[in-house]
This record gives sequence, structure tokens and C-alpha cells, in this order.
Amino acid sequence: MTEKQQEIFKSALKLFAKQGYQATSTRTISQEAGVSEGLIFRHFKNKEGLLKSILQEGQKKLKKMIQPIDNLTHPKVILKHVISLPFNITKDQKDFWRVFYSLRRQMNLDFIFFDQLIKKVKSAFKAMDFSDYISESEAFMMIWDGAMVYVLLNNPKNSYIIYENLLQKFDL
Amino acid sequence: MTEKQQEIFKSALKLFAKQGYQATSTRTISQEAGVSEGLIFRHFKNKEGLLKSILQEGQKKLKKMIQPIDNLTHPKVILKHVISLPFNITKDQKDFWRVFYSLRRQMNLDFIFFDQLIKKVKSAFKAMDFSDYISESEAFMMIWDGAMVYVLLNNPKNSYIIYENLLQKFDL
Amino acid sequence: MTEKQQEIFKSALKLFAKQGYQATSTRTISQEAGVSEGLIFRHFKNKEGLLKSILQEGQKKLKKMIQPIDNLTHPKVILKHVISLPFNITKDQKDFWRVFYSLRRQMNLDFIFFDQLIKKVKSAFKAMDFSDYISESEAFMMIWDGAMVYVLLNNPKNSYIIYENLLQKFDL
Amino acid sequence: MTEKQQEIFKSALKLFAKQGYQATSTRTISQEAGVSEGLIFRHFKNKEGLLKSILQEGQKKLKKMIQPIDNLTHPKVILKHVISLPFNITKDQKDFWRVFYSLRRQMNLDFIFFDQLIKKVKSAFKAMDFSDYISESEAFMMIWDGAMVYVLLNNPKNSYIIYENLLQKFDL
DNA sequence: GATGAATGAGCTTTCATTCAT
DNA sequence: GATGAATGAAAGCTCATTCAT
Repeated sequence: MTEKQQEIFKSALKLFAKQGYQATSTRTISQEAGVSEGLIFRHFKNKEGLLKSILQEGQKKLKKMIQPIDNLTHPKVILKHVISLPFNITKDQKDFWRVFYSLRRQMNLDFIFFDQLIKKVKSAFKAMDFSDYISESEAFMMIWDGAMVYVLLNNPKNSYIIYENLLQKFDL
Repeated sequence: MTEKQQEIFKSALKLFAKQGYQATSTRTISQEAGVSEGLIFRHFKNKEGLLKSILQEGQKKLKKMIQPIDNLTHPKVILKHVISLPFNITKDQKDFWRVFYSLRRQMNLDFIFFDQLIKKVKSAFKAMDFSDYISESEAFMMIWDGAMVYVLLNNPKNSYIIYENLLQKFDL
Repeated sequence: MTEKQQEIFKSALKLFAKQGYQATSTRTISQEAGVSEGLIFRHFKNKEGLLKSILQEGQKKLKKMIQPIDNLTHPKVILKHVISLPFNITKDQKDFWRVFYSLRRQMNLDFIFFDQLIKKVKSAFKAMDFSDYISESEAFMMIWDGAMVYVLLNNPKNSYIIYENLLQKFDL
Repeated sequence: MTEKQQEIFKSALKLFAKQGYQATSTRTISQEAGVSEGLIFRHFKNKEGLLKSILQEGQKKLKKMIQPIDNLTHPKVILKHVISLPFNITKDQKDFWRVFYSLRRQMNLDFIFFDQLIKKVKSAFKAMDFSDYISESEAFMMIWDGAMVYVLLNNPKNSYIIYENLLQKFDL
């Protein structure tokens, strides 16, 4: 990636996250990036190509985010770690998530990341001898999702209170 | 509302919910509605006017949805009722919610409905002598939101299991 | 076809014939037609759609051009009539032919018109007991083509001399 | 000419012949040539410069093609030779001709080559005491043109039959 | 000589909107 | 109320061309 290509990438990420993909014109992106409009198409072929590039890069980062969980074995520790994720999102990850979340109704984002997470959670609840571990996992992920949306929308500062509240609810 | 006006309204609601507001052209709406494109502007002035009309109609329906709660007094009953809302959304309400949720990052929807709900929840938790009733309310609404997103995205059939799971978590 | 649609059609035909399809911009067409550029796409969907429309209309006219031949029976009369076609092209047909001829290398114009003509010519030469009537027909059509190109390029005024020359060559 | 320059030249010739000059982008040429796009402009200054280079090279080859005719004296031999040209085009000359022919409506190719040919033909017919040798020459060249187009379009294998047919027609 | 990043003008196309009928 | 022809601005995209390396 050249410097300007990165500039485009960053500007697009920022704008897609703020205004949404459809509402952001390539012209606006190029201006924000301080770059000619044509360059977007040279580097990313399409507006959609630019989006895909962002989604891919996003998934890479997110995979790294959950890798540490693979080494954990104790179920409660795993769940604790998973539920902490929304509250520990770094600033540069937030925009990726915002793009993901704003598009998931329209596109069929194959969210490998998500599936992996669900598996981990399921096996954890299973190991904890939950009678209906599948439903419990589903509820858990649903709340996880709620937490994520909450963090992305509100930029809360004292979110750790909510976090601890959730730990209590799941007896972690 | 004339018949054709309703047709436009319904088509727009459906398409906005599926593809998003920005991604839906007035042309597509008119085709879906079996109506000339110009008629949209005669009845709703704008594309934005059409959206506003939908949002308003949505809010009306949603207000009706929470009116019964006003008559409730017992805190647990209130919370039980509130948390049940996402799982009792009727089919024709879903699309309104989808439009709401897809727009909340971009527009500043003054969600009177939402505020009312939060107040109710807060007073309920306060009445239940929660030490930090504000945080508890926030967590509650966050989960409520997660449930809503969950229902809107997945169209789950056995969602009552999740519902009962939540009741347990809040000891309701 | 509305008046403006016809205007677009006529301007496009003229410009495609003069400068070629690729070298003519939709902007130029709209200006020549005294019409907004968007209207082209409303009526013809595409620049290519506009071209197709022209090609179709062209074929219709050309079919009418050869219909009289169907009623002819005497071989020599048929051939005489066919070979006269290039020299009797009306002014408004010329541009159609120019567009046809400039595109036949690039597109696969299925020239029903042409095939029909060849059949007629073949059966005529067959009826005249030519030993190798197929080759003779091919040569005939090749010369026919040359005459057509000649007329389209040069706008000759005394072309009837050439015409009579050809009659002699084929002993018609 | 360096190797890469030749590669550009060859690719451009091929593509101009197949798709036309306007429809061929410098990018496509560079890709076909396996060369950077910028190199085209270093070697040929312009896209138009590249075209001119091709046209010049073409004319050179074509001049060589008719040089043998200069030494001929007998009218019939001359005409026989001229009419044979389209049927003896070598494979590597065809694309030059295709480019010539696709451009002759738009550009004013001063076809020195062509003029020379016409002169030769005229003097031949004059020497043969044709009453209207000018018209006869024009008809001859028209048919010559038809033959050329025929060969360029159809890639015929048994074209010598057509050739002999033409010889008969002109009593050669 | 050769590359490839970068540009800006101009292209095709879409879209919300207007207006005569 | 309803249509659909028409518009103009702006969108996405292509293209020939330049230039630093």
C-alpha cells in the first residue's frame, strides 16, 4: 500500500463509519484523503472494492482480537474474556465495527469471526453443564451484540460498570 | 391517505427496511408500488418527506405499544413487560423498527418513545431498591436493545426461550 | 416515440454515422438534439441501447427496401434489382448503412437482411444454370458490397455510369 | 525500435484492427504488450502518435507491395496484378489494412498508395482503348475495394475462385 | 529505458425533483 | 389525483497523459 492508498483507505473507513457506505461519495472520500478521485478506482477498482478492502482488513484485525481466547481453557475465563471484548475495543477498531454493523442487514457478510466466537462460547457453556447450553449461548451472544452496539453508539466512558454488571448476570 | 398513497408508503417502508434509506431510489419505490414516480412527490413532497411520514407513523404505533405499561405499577411486572416487547413485535412493526435502527447513527432521531421507556425502567429499578439503579437501567436497556436487534435480524421462531432466559437473569 | 426521443434518435444516427459510435459522447448527442443528457438514458437506457435502437430501426427500413424483390421471378430482373440497391439508397438510409458498416468488424451484427439477399441472389444464379452458382453469388455480393462502400464514402453524383458498367459485367 | 517498443506496436496494431482505434485504451495496449502504460508515451508521445506510427509503417509495407507493378508494361498484366493484390495479402498485412479501412471515414488518410494504384489502373484501361476508361477505372477500383473488404472480413480460404471469377469479368 | 503512482478532464449513468397534461 | 416526459446536478468510473524514481 502506498501512502496515498492508505490515505484513501483511512478516509473511506472514517466516512463509511460516520455516514454509511451509500451516503458517502467517492468524491468526498478523495477530498478527505487529499487525493484525486480517479486514484480510488486505480487502487480499489470500485467503490465496492474499497468497501471490500475495508471489510477484509477489518476481519483480519478482529481475528487477532480473539486469538488470545484460543489459549484459554477454563470456561468462565473464556466467557469473561469474550464479554469483555466490546468494552475493550480500541479506537481504531471501532470504525471497522461501525461499518460492519451498518451493513449486516444489506449484505451477507460472512462473519467467520463471529462464528468462531459462538463456537467458543457454546463449548464453554457446555463445559459448565448448562442444561440448555445452546439457548444460553444464544442469549449470551445476543447480549454481547447489545453491548457492542451500545459501545459503538454511545462512546461511554464508565462502561466498566456495565461490564461488571454483565459479569454478575452470567455469574462470572 | 388515498389507496395509491398507501401503496407508496408500504413499498417505501418495505424497501427502506430491506436496503436502507439511501440505497433505495424513488424510482424503485414507485415501481414496487405500481405508481408513477411523480406521485411520490405530490403526496410526500420529498423523499425525505416520505421518510419522515414513515418515522412518524412508526412512532405512533410504538407509542400504542407501550401505553399498556403506563397502567402497570408493580416494578417487576413493568420490567417483565418491557423486556417482552422485542419478542412480541408484530410482523408489521418490524419494518418500522428496522428503519429506525438503520438510521440512528446518521440522523438524530429524537426517540421520544425510547426516553419514555427508559424513565419507566429507571423508576422500576429505583423502586426495587437497587444500589446503582441508573447503571442497572442502562444495562437493562442495552440488553433490551440487543434483543431487539436479535429479533430484527434473525426472525427467530423459538425466541421465547431467550425471553425466559432474560427473565431469569433479571430475576423477574 | 415522443418528439424529443426522436430528436435524440436522429442526432445519434447522424453523429454515429459521421464520427463513429465510440467517438460520439452522449453529451454531444444531447447537445445536438437540444435535450438534457439524462433523457437519453430515460428513453434508451444505455448508450448501447440507443445504438441498438438505431440498428433495429435500420434493419426495418432495409427490409422494406428488399421486399419488392420478393415479387420478382425472372432471375435477371432480380439480379438487376439487387445490384441497383446501392445506387438507389435514399439520403435517410445512408446514415443507417454507415453505422452498420462501421460496426460490422466489432459487433456481430446478425444481418438478417443480408442473408435474405444472398439467398435471393443464389437462387437467381442457380436458375440461370451457372456451373458454380455459389461462387458466382459470392462474387456478386462482394461487388455489391464494394458498390455500397463506394456510394457511402464518395457520395457520387453520376453513379449510374458505374451501375450500368456493373450490369454489363454480369450480362444483365 | 527496442524490443518493448515493438511489443507495444504489435499489440496496438492487433487491437486497433480488432476493436478500432477509439475503442482501444492505452491501458489495454500496455497490458497486451506486457509493458507499463507510461512506456507508450515515452516511445510514441501520444496515443495518436502510436496510430501515426502504425499508419506510416503500414504505408511503407504497402508501397513495397505495389512496387513490382511499376516494372510491368502490358495493360492486362498490370490489371491482373492489381486485382490479385487483395487475394494475396499476407497475414501480417491484414491488420494494417483493417486499421486503414476502419479509419477512412473519420480521418482524411492521404492514401498516396491508393492514388498511385488508381493512376496505374487508369493508364492501363486507357492503353486498352476503353471508350470511358475513367468510369471503367472507377468501377475497377470499386470492385477492388469490395474484394479487399471481403478478404479482411471473411478470411476466406478458397478465395482464388473469386479471384478467377473477377479475371473473367474484366476479360483478363 | 522502464516503471507505476498519480492526475484531471471528461465520460456514462443515476437520481431526486419539476411540470405540463 | 395521477401520469410520465423532462431536467440538472451529482454520482461512479474511464482514460490519456505526466512525472518522480
